[in-house]
Amino acid sequence: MADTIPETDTNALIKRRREELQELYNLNVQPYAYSFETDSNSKSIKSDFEKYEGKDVKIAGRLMAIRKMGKASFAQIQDEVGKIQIYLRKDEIHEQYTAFKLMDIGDIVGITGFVFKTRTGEITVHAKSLILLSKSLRPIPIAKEVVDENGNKKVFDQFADKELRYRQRYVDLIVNPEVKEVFLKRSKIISNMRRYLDQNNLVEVETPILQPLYGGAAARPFETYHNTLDMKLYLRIADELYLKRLIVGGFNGVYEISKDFRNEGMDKTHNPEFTMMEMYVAYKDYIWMMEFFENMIAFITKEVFGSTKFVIEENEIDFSKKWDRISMVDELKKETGLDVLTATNDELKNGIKKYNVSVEGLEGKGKLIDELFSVAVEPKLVSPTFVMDYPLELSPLAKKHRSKEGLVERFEGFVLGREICNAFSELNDPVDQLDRFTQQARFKTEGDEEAHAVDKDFIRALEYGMPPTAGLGVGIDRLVMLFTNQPSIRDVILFPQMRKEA
RNA sequence: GCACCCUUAGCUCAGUUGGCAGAGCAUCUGACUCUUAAUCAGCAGGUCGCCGGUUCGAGCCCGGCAGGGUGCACCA
Repeated sequence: MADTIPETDTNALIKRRREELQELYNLNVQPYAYSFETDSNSKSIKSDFEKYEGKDVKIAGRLMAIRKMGKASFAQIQDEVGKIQIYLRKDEIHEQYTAFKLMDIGDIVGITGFVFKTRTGEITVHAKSLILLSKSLRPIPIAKEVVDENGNKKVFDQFADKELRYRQRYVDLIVNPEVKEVFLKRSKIISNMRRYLDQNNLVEVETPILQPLYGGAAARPFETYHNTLDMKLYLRIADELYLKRLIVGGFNGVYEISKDFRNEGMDKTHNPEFTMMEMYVAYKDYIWMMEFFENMIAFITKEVFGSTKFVIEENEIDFSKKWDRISMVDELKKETGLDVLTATNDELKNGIKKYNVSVEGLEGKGKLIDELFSVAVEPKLVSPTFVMDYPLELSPLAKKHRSKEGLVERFEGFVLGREICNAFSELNDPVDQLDRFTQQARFKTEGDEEAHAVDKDFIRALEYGMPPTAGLGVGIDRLVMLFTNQPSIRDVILFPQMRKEA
């Protein structure tokens, strides 16, 4: 135990708390307890007050407000599920009251006491004992709130500095309860997705994050190095090529939920590491996958939110309905008058320019079509919509369309103009796949840094024979943003990437 | 990567034409045994992000740097 406490910080508030810590030691109070058994929490006491009234409870939490009135005090503690008021009297808890006077907002305490209602009607725990479980040496930002007669909460001086909130998420979580709500929702979305996939007999697997060759998407990778193997390794940009190897190996359905890494720009929809769900199912095609995805989203929304209906940015969205299905090429013709399959690159560029968007740096017909689509059509896809059948050169891992020349069997799901999934009938023809890789390799030598490399082992796997397969990828962070109505990916990632602190 | 905006007490924010650095909450001292943005009385709290320049004098004007935010570009 510390006899004297070394000073490490000059902040007056912290200095004061260190002095209090010393005073607590002097009073023989152990300021960092080993355990404390609770038997209830703030939420259940409030929701089942009739059951709890007059009964003893053991609760623990962080002191969030202290109102001292001489020889009696009210305080508020926050546990994992909410806040509750406690009432303390010096003539009942004696020397513990002396110790209490050395406690601060932010300290973690354990209380034993009985439940009652104050004169003004607030459910409160009348403490018979209050012990310190952890002394807080650093002051938390104090936000005060008042609830008006309509039950609306008004918060004063809310901890608002975005930088501090992201860097010190632990503080953000303590003082901004709605932040914790978002991450609880995120957790439920993922666990229910997993449950749905498991129920449909898909096997959860884990594939390498460290890869000698990256692939499965168009993106620039992070590079790292293995000392013993003396080789460069890449952090994966997608799970796709390994998961399809497992379909070759005889799994009928596999999925993986984990991080991918892309060494690219950051903004409100991009974090360098992000969570993907990818799944592959043998003997199915993209038509089957559309229905599977619809059902999965309906299941998740119902389980997590209790409803398939959402109001997001004033738009009503119902995930119980079948999604609209539109053809990319038909929709572009309807919207721009261009038949993109026969149009020249200049015609496509002119089409894009009509939307006041620069065509600088756009090379290749596929990228031009993609850009035209994203400016002309995507913003209009408010209600859930599958966009079907993409140009072949954009999709080197998707199977050629069974009837439409120049297209592949691929769909992307859009809600509120945002892409939330990407799927195709997987290319299982090794000869065609090698051709596509070879074409990508040519793009790469022509300067497209994001083009695929030739993955010879993947070709070898396909040569052994892969059944017809449907594949799907879902960006989990963006899905959570949509369902929780958060404007930035940083608000759905607990510890978003930041520059090093100054 | 480019453009614009922001950075003042632990937190939330004012700060006039360039002239002694301000408030509320939190902290501290005192009073108070049903308070709840507790109240009342008092005290204290600052490298104005950092470095340089202009000026008799800079939180304020100029330049650079750092961190953050927003938009664009790139992407999922």
